Amino acid sequence: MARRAAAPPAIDRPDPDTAADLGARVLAWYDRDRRDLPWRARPGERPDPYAVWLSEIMLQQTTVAAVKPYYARFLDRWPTVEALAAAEDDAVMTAWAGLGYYARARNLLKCARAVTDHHGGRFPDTEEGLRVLPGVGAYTAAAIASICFGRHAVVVDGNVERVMARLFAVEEPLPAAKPILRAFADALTPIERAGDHAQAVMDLGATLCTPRSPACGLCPWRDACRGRRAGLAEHLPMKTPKAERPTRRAVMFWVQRRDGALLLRQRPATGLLGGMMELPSTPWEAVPMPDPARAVADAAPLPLDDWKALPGLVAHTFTHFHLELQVVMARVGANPRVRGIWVPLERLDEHALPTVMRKAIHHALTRGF
DNA sequence: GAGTCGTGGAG
DNA sequence: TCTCCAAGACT
Repeated sequence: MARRAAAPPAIDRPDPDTAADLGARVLAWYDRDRRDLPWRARPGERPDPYAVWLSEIMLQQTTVAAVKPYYARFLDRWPTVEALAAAEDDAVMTAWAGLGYYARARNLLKCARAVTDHHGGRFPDTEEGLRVLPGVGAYTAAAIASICFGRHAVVVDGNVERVMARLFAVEEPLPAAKPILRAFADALTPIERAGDHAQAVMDLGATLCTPRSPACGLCPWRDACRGRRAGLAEHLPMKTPKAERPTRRAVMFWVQRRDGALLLRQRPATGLLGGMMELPSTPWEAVPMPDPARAVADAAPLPLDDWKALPGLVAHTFTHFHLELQVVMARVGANPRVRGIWVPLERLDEHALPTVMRKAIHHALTRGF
């Protein structure tokens, strides 16, 4: 059975001359104003696929400013994909701690090992070959293929979607507008220098065509921009409203051994904060606990009845819910039998503690003594 | 298609 | 304080 590409959406496609002119203008702007980023090769130099891949994974839904220090530490510690493939899981999770979206770190290791074990340590040089690697989706595959290997690939990220929505005044809200925005991006992508073109449009979105208060006066596309002409630019792209975030609550257990060590556990490998370390807690529930004392007794790592509640709560917001934690503490004997690991307070940095756990620890250290 | 999955900064 | 959002992937 012949496989057919999905029919391109009916759009008011720019004619070839217009598309070529727009492409030339944004490339000229990029050649003049390109940002100097650690993972970006200098003009004329071949980018290192490992460095570009690492940066692209870190940059998923994450700001450049947040990525920079992590990127530098990773590249310094694991300079090649083979070095990363040989790393311990815990070492990578610890190094990633604080950056968020921890499935990326798990997939990062899987991908490094796949490239090392099955591709001789070289990244595939096609979009299709890259696409099947763990953690590499449509955007990342297109970005690496075009930037590192000069392939003609259509790179669509949030910046590109915003810029296309404005340039062509697409009023259809996201995510329904995605096929239309992709079609416009496709129409503008040149055969040559597709990677530079993609980085140019993304830079444009990151520096001028920003979500709020776009700097239209400085934009190389200001004259052609239909959204600007219609006075709509700042309001595009439209988005379908998202559900509001519920608040989940839990009681978290600070258990300190006689020698001062703190009880930590590793979370399940998948799901929220998968594979990261945590303080034990009751389940995080959005509905009030019907019987708090019972819930605490059921979830407590040790059968104690003299938990001391700390004043105040720890608040943290995840992508789709708020979390409020009541911390209770207890001191136990020299060698209690408990599932988990005992970590001296001065060695907490050696463990993969996500930010919410660091907040809870900080709360206990400042309010608990 | 719609949920899940973190965090910190900006306004 | 609160909402939005950032070079998305996966189920």
